[in-house]
Amino acid sequence: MNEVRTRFAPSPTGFMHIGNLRTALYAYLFAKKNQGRFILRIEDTDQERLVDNAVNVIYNTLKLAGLSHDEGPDVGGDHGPYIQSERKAIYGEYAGKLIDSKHAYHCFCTKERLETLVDSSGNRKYDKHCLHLDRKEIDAKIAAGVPYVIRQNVPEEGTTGFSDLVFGDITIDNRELHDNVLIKSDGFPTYNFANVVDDHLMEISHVFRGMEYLSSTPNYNLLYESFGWEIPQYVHLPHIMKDKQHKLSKRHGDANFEDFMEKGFLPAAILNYVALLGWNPKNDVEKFTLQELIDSFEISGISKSSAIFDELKLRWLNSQYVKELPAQEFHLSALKYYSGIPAEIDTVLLSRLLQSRVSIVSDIPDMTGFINDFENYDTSLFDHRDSKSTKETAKSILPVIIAELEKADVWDNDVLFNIFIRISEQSGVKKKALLWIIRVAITGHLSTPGGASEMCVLMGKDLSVKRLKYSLSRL
RNA sequence: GGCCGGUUCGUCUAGGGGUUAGGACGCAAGGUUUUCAUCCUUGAAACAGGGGUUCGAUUCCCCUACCAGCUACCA
Repeated sequence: MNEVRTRFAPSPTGFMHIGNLRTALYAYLFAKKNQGRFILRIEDTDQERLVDNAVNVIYNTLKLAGLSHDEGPDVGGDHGPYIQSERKAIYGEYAGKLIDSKHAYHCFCTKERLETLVDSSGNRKYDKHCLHLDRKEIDAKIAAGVPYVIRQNVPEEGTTGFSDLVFGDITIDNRELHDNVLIKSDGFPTYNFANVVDDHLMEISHVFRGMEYLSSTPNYNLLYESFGWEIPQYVHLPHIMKDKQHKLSKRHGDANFEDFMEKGFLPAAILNYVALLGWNPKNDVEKFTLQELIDSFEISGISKSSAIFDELKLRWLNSQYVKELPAQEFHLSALKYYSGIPAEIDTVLLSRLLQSRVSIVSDIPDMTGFINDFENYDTSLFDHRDSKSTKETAKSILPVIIAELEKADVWDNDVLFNIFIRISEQSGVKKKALLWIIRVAITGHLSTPGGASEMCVLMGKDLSVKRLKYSLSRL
């Protein structure tokens, strides 16, 4: 069996779409699983859609995701160049071969003529009008500078079948096939041509791509046959959807990798989640490192139906990764959300409290709001049924708490907690109610990244006492 | 419109001629916990519809519906 070679072939048209990332991931996993090579090829044949810097976005994303390619424009390889715009002459040469063997032909039809070919239902199929031009006419038109394209000459009868590793065998009537443009009038190849030539020349064994190419695959097979080339294995992938009707689209700004990174999701979590959209490992495991994904990846686990992207589940998965982060690493990534926090707050302690409580780091501002936003809280927070706390209890017990805390000379969690327990026992105020009151009186928030004593330690003695007094004054 | 593909809890999915149709997220309830979160337990929640084939169909076949894709000098 030949070496497994897969490729990721994005167009540099902007950000890295999540669907594209998954395609890259599957191609990478399959290559690595089979000791093969993963190749990056840039498909920039549409000169009108090029976006500055988009190639760098692709490099960066692959790097962040940990999908390192063995060959590509930046790392080289034996099958270059890996940027299609640098391969223009190659496509011209191969198109020439197809013309010689009558599998392709020059077409000089104008846009206006093409318009006349539209049928009643709005479809247009080229009528092979230029197929029968003779050599002299063609040469004359070319010499005269008449713009032309090169079209594939598909058979008018029979059927063309292909086999897909996900979707199985599919056969299409050749009458459904169009004489696709292979070389555009600007001399650049279309995707339809370039992908066939490049996949062959780069010795790609397995072609991973979105299922939108399913319908044009017969055309590609015909091309391979015209050249006498071996046809690669196809692995068409179902789409990732935003909802039942809509594919994940770049327009919403929430569908690309960079945005998720920006929101604070971990690349490993994004990759892990995306791997599970449309593929399953045939067991109940949901958390995978990249290496574990490589080890368990099987094409037979890829599903045929599209999947809706669920950010909530991604959040859950991300929280699993956050919990496992080394404390320093979490602290480092949390740091950028601490800008408004006063210097006297121990942010290392804060990070420790937050780590087990956030799903993504960008949750931090919400969870630390109590640090700067305290005074205007609603005092009805003291009324809490589950902990049996009431405003009245708060009013009567707060002075005791304040007095005890002012006396405290050691300010750590255990000491404070024991003081609270003692107050509870002596006053008859239930532990749960007491702790609720203290926590609310110090933070003014319903939800905080820790319990009463932890919040006291975090805020420090002076601030804690000051806040308790302030809270008492409002009751 | 034509062609191609798809359809299991709200979502991601397992399964497959006879199952209490399994798991995960989310949701609900209870428990542990120093609030919240974590963690644990429990619960509600699905085979698109109709015809066949069969002793038996969610599973196989056909039709319909619905969804998506293609039908470009975009990829």
